[in-house]
Amino acid sequence: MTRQEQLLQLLQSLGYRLTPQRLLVLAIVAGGDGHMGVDEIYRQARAAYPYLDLATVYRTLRLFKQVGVVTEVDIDHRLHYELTAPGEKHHHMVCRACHRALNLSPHYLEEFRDTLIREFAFEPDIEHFTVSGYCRYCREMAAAVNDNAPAAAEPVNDA
Amino acid sequence: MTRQEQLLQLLQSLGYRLTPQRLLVLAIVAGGDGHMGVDEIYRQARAAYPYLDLATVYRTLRLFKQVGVVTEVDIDHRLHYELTAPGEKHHHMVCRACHRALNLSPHYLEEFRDTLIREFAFEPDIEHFTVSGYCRYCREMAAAVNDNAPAAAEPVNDA
DNA sequence: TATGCAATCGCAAACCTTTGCAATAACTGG
DNA sequence: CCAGTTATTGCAAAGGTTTGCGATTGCATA
Repeated sequence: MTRQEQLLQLLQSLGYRLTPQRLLVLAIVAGGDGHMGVDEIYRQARAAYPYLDLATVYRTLRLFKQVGVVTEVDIDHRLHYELTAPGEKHHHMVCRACHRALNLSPHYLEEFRDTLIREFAFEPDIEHFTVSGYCRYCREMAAAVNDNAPAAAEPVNDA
Repeated sequence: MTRQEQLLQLLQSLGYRLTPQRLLVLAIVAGGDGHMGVDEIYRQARAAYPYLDLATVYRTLRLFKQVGVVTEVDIDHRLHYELTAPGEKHHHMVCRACHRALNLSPHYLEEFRDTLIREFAFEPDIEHFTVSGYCRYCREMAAAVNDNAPAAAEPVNDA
């Protein structure tokens, strides 16, 4: 039984119906190279089944996330999804500059999580955890630029 | 010189113009009791100056955040703002259930931040950091409910 | 104080995502 | 295999936020 079949069985065992739309979206996310944007999933899905509505794609992905089939990553205020790899869960670090997403092992969050629970009885939702910031390459690039021309404090335009 | 005047001077020194709209929004956020939703800021602002546009409020708050005048908190996918208290910076823990925001001292993040920089050369943007999860009270309430009626794995409806 | 230019504004439209609703279709039991 | 139930769909509209653009206005300079 392939991974996809496993996941479909999981959905069914939870009482969800196996609709063509769900099969399609699952196949696309499973076939994708990593975290895919909703627009790309929609485009690919639509190519195979033109009647599919965007709302259905969103609903399907939300369902998949709820049952743990996919992982949601917020990249620059846009939702992206990747198939959850069993036994290799990871979180993400998203670069504010280049918008690339790097994987982060749960190990690095456990300590932080334990602290919050112990000190505040607050249980952070680290299942879907993303840190934003600046990646190695963008930081190096910024540093290089600053060496030649120190940042001026000039107003920025609207656009 | 009041805190507000200080901040206005800061804006001006950075080359930004002091428009009535900006004075107004600043005054409202400064007068608010904590993190205020954009809608509330807009409502109050509009009462004083009915021509004000919502887009201007958003732009103004984004500017204030950029220069560090306010702190942005995402509460249930809605933006909230509070005046940045100098010397008492803090982050937030937002409860997914009751949507309340609790303060979190930067102290708890420093270790995590140092780790990411050391291990991945990734600089997390902890200036605007929010952890979502479940607070003490909602966890206690959920625990009490589960004692009486263990959760069943039933499909959930759309609504 | 009058002038010029760029920053800012108001407006309308766009963007991404969610939701209400009636029509459709997947599953269950007979 | 058929009918009934109810989850799911497509569509249209709304929600919160951002953006393009022409008109306005703050501020520096003379």
